[in-house]
Amino acid sequence: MHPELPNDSPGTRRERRKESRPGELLAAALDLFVEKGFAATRSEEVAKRAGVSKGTLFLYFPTKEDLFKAVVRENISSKVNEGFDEVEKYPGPTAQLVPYMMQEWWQRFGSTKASGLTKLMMSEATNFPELATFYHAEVVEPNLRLIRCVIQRGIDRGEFRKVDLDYAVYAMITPLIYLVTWKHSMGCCVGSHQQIDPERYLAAQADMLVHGLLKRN
Amino acid sequence: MHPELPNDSPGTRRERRKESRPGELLAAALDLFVEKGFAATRSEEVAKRAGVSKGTLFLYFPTKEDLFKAVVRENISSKVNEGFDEVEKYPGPTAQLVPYMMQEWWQRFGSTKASGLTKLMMSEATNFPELATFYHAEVVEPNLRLIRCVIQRGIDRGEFRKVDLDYAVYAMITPLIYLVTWKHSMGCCVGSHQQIDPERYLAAQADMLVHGLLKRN
DNA sequence: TACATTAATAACCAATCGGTCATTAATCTC
DNA sequence: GAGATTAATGACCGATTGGTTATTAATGTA
Repeated sequence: MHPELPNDSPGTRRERRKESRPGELLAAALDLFVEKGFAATRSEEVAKRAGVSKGTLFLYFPTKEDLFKAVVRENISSKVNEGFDEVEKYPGPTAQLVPYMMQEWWQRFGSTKASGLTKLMMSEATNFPELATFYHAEVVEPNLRLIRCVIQRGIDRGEFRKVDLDYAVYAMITPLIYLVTWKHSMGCCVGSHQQIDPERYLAAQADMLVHGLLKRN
Repeated sequence: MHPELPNDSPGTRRERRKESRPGELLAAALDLFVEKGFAATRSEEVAKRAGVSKGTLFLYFPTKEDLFKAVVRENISSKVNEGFDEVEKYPGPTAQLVPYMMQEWWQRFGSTKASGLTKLMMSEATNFPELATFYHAEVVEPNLRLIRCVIQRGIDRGEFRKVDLDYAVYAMITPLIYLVTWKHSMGCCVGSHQQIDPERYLAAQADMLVHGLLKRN
């Protein structure tokens, strides 16, 4: 592949690229974590996919758990703030904001590789409680606050009934979680005729949800 | 190290109980699979919990996958038929049958240990495609048929609108799956103030669902 | 060119785990 | 009670894996 080898077997060449390594390792780790889960991902394979040796991986991330946390920060933590901005500047009625956010969430997160991390965390939380705690603080909690904001907005503006906030939040989150969970588990191994169309599914769920929230006219 | 000491420490006694072993092993396996998942459960620990040696476990179940399949058959497969019977003999309106079935499902399955198998399968389907295929045929598919029956009943009796059957089925299943998934993952590691009350949650979801299905009057 | 610095490597370690098999002992038959 | 049958055992095997470290080589400096 790369030059310089006058004759030699595969790449005896050593590259020193301190700055780009972390990014490449994180990308490789995201791929494999999403594909196989946390426990089943072998650190050596992460290294290989990033084009380095296992030793190099542990040079940049002291443990596998640290690597995972970095992957989550890189791919999820950043995105929550986008959501808050969006809500703040949205002009229309909350009955439209709700489906809008659900669709937007799908396009920006649910449909991407990164959503595999959500399913991963649901899967392995009990076996890695330290990771679960981290993920809850870093991801779950902020997102719950965001959704709560949206519902609260509807109530404050007199559009929604004074429903139980907690259950409204769960009602909005449920189809989102279901979608990524299914997509990254059984969804992989069923025929195309059983596939869910995410946009249609979310539209239907959002519609039902809003109906349940709006004041009866 | 051992033998021969007539006075010996705990039970050097060997019990020969061919008939009761399988049941005890299945019970131990259910516990551990639910607690740790499929890959993370060590067969030796299953054996120990059942009070036998690892060798004995493999005497009754040739592989770990066979053990898992047996656990699923024992704890889930049987229950689907109950559902069909129930639907068949239910006299009332489908708008009541839907919430009834969801609550009933929770009490008979969701709230029991066995529901951990559902979450396990969502978690490990991609790493054990053979198990996923088995589970889909043995559990998912029959249950989808059951739900479909219920919705169809509502339509046939003129209570429900002629909605898209597939999406109605998903709408009914979504909160059930969400509940067990949450219960066996992040739900384990959050404070009691963040806990969901399953019955209330399901009642709210069922109410919303039925509203979406009923003919507008 | 000589030397220091440090990024990168690969051999290595200790622990784990699914599954096997020769051995042992409980029970049955005669 | 002797021998046959077979349930049960636990030492063992081979493969795997997270993490370590002594060694190597790329680069900067003078």
